[in-house]
Amino acid sequence: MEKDICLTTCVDQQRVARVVQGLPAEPLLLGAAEIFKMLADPNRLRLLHALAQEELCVCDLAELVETSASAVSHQLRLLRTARLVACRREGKMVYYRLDDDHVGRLLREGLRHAEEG
Amino acid sequence: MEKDICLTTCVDQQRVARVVQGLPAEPLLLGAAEIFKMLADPNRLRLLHALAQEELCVCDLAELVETSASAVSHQLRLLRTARLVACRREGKMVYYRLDDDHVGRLLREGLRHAEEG
DNA sequence: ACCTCACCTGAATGATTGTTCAGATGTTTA
DNA sequence: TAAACATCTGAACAATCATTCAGGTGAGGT
Repeated sequence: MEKDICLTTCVDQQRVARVVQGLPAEPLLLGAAEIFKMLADPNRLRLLHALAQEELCVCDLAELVETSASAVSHQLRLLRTARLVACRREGKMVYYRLDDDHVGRLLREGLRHAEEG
Repeated sequence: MEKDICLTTCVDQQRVARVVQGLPAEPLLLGAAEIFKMLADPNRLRLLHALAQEELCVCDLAELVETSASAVSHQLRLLRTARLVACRREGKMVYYRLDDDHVGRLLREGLRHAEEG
């Protein structure tokens, strides 16, 4: 790595140190990246946006994004383990909903930014 | 696809139709997914968080995330084409900053959600 | 003009990710 | 209990992404 060259010339150590101090803790960064990763797919955004409006079952969601129930199930598992959605079984069917409305807020914020860009 | 089976049994067409209506337009969804994709990497989060505090050059940023200037340059290009950061040349060096503070807001919102989850 | 340095780019490799398919689980109804 | 159905899971394949390396650009100093 050419770090040695760079270190002595253009890197402003003070500036870097200052900024490093301000960085969020490692687990926080990883957690946030994980959440954003879940939001980084149009189909998952559709699912989440739909669930922000009302509770839906896997079958409805599959219809919504025009794919197989299996594929949706995989996506939902990801969203579930990331704590973005929660589910509730009613007979044969499983109904999903947003876990809380932080998610909805993030979603809206992202869409708003997309509108303006 | 087993849509035909499913359609006649468990899919609530009305519910799906209602939710489909509420979905954001296609380009908006794609745009938002694109933005979230940029935020879905710990190193890029570090870069953005740092740039939210102050303007930094490529070399500083490489030092910050402990990687090569080339790798950072690639990342910065992604962030630049996604309009999340902007840059300014001063002599040999190029200084980067956040393009606007929507980005900062998204970042904070994501981190806050990570804290609570 | 030349050399050095900060930064950028394109192509290739290696790692992650998404989807599909086949089969498993658990629930209802007959 | 057996059959039908909604959903879940694991493994394999395809696509997508990040990093590296080698070379290229443009600014400054000598």
